[in-house]
Amino acid sequence: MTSIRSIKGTQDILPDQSHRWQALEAAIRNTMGRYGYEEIRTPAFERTELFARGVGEETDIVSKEMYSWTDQGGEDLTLKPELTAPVARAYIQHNMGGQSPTNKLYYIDALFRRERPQKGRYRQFHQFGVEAFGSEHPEIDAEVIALAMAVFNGVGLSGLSLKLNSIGSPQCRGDYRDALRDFLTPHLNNLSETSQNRFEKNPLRMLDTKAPHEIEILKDAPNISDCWTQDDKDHFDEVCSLLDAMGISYDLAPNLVRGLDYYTRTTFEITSTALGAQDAICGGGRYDGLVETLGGKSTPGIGFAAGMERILLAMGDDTSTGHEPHIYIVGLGDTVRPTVLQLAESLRQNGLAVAFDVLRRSMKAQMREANKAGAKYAIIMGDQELESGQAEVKDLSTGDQQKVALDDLSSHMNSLSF
RNA sequence: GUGGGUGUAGCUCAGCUGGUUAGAGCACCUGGUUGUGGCCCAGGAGGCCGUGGGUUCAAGUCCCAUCACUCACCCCA
Repeated sequence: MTSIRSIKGTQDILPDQSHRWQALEAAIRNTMGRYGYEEIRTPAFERTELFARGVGEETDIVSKEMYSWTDQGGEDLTLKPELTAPVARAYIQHNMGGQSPTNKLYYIDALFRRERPQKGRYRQFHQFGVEAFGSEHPEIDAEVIALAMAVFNGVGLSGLSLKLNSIGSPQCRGDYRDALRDFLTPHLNNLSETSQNRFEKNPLRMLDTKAPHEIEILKDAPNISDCWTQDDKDHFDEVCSLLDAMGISYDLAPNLVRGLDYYTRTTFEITSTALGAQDAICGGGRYDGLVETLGGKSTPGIGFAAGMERILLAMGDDTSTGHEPHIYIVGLGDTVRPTVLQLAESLRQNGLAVAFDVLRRSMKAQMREANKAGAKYAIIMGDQELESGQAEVKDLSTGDQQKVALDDLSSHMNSLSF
């Protein structure tokens, strides 16, 4: 009988790692609270159509990476591969815009994409992110970017770089698409098959190419900023100056076009030098057309998503072991067992972390365990202690040991410092 | 979907040009202390050498296939 393994690209988060996740999640929630963002949770799966419409049929996500199936009732469903579309769907469905002119939402969630796994890329992975609806003004762009940086700085990430661009309004994108096509038409025969494909369907994404000879060709390509409307330019300039005012440094990245269809104007990406080929820990931008595309009232919005696995990778290993018991109760013999349990329970109810042996092992083994677990104190309970009414309390860091009356034990332990 | 790398103990890895009982360190367990941890010492447990086939007197070692893991491409968090 062969044992069953986890699915490729998924991973178990064992206790030696889960405390790191908890710390990251706590830092995220803390920062979100200070910036005034509230959590939203959406279902693990949605109608496939939501992503087809919201993300775009021609995107890699929709065209080849979704886990989709038809359920027993004949509905086409998909495990969510990204969260902006589901959050926008919930925003529309619950008329959140009607109850408040702006909504600042965040999430921490698991996503699913069927790609070949590699360092920093998994088939089930986790993102935190925000979606801010209702304002088209640059100050929300700047706040969202500042928020992302605040989380990363808060968990001690360094070696980050923020890349910033604007892909303009839809009108600008149309103009630029034409300009880019005109420029590239003479070079068409020198382009790769995928680039030729994109030439037809989504010319902006050709800027993403990593093929050296294509990068060479694109060096002289028109810049999207050439097609900005005056409003686009004003908007982008103000985002930049607000970031300047907050002391957040960034690099202009004229070729940064996000892959998903819904983006407009501001786009940004944060990369870390601590990662491998998949070095983006955060990507986001403005999506002023998305809500309307999904059937809601025209509503501006901006958000980002950040990869938690990548953040944890970039943070590197820390050596803290998580939760260590304050006290380890060493029980000797059968008769003290009720006393050990009763004592542990009462100390725990007083807020202390208490552990005891459940394998009926020798005293030596129990002491070793107390040490290994990182307990600050050991309480030794045997027949002698039961009879005399005094337990031995040992400070495991100094080795000092003293007798404490059982009646006073609880208050005594509470008075110690941990 | 495509390419590279790697599969030997729970973990990190040795195992030379095929040669007889497959090793180390760490971790784990027991003892050295009739009821006292860390350090030290002694001992122990733990391997169909990823799987299947082939070559050979002989395969962890060579060949083929297959699977898994991993890194990278495409693309993204």
